[in-house]
Amino acid sequence: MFSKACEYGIRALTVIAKKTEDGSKVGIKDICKASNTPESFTAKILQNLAKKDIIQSQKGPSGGFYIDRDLSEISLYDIVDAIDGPSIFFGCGLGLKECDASRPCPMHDSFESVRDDMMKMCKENDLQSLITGLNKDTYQR
Amino acid sequence: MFSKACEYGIRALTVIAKKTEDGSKVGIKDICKASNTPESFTAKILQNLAKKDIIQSQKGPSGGFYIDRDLSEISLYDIVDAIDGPSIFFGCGLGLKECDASRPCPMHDSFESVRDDMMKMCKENDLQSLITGLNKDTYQR
DNA sequence: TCTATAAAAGATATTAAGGTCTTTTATTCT
DNA sequence: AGAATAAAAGACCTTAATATCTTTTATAGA
Repeated sequence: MFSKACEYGIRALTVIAKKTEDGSKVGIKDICKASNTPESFTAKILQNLAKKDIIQSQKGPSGGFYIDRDLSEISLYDIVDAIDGPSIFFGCGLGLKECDASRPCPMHDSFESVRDDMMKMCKENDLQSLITGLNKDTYQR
Repeated sequence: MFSKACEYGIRALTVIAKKTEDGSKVGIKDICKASNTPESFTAKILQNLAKKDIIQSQKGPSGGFYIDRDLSEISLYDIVDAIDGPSIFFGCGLGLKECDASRPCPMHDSFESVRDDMMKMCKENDLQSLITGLNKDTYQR
C-alpha cells in the first residue's frame, strides 16, 4: 500500500515524536534502532522530511531530530503526501490519466470510495494519536 | 495502490470479458490496443493468468484469449490476488511482519478498516459488473 | 580556537518492477 | 504434410526503488 520509504518514515517519525514529547532530540542511530529501520536509508527520508519542514534537525553535539510543532498538527496525510506524494489519495485505480465521474474507468465509483476512506483515515490520524500506546517493543519484530 | 501489472491485467481482462460476451476470442494485439497496455508485458501477465486458470488461451489460427466461466464468478479480488498477491488485503500498514489486535502497530485499527473496505470492494466487483459501461474510448486517454 | 559530534549532501551499489525481444510449441487451414 | 498463425517460454534490457558508503558542513562544548 505504502512504499518502504513511507513505512520507515512513519515509524521513524513516531519515535521522534515520542522523544519530542519527552522534551529531547534524538539521533539517527537511536531512531533506527527503535523503529527497526535501515540507518542510511532512513537518514535520507528524514533529510527529506526536514527539508519539507515536517521535522526539524540540528547538527553537531547534542544535536538530532525533533519536532517544533504540536504533534496533533502533523497528520498521517501530511506525512504520506510528503514521502509518497498525493497519488495514493487521488490516482485512478487502473492508472488512467483522466478518470472522473464524467469519464469513469470501470472501477471508478467503487475505488473512489475506498480511496476517500483512506484519505479520511490519514487526515484523522496524527503524530499525537499515533504515539499513544507506542512502546519499546512495538517495532521489534 | 495496485502495481502496473495489476492495472494492465484488469484492463486487459475487461477487454477479453467483453469479447467473450460477444462469443469470440481475442488476440494479444487487439487486447493491448483496446486496453492501451504494452504488448509484451501484457502478454506475460495474461500468460500468468492463464496458468492460474483465470482465463483460457488457445494457440494457432483463430486462437486467442477467452474466458470459459461465468464472468460474474471472477471477482476483482481473484484478479488482484492472482497478480499482486494477497498482501494488499492483509499486510500491515507499516510493514511489520507481526501486527494484529493483540500486538498492534500504531495504525493498526484505522488501517484495518480501510483494508477491509478495499477487500469488500474487490469482492463485490466482478468481470461482469466491470464491463457494464465499458466502451471503445474508455482506455484511450 | 580546536575537537568531537551529528546531520547534509553526494556518489555508488543492489534489487525488484517494468518492459522488450527472440525462439519454441501448439493448432488450424489449405 | 506444409504453411501460417498465435500463444508460451525464456533471455534480456531499462528504470525506479531500496539501500549503503564517503565526504562535507554546521554546531556545541572543552
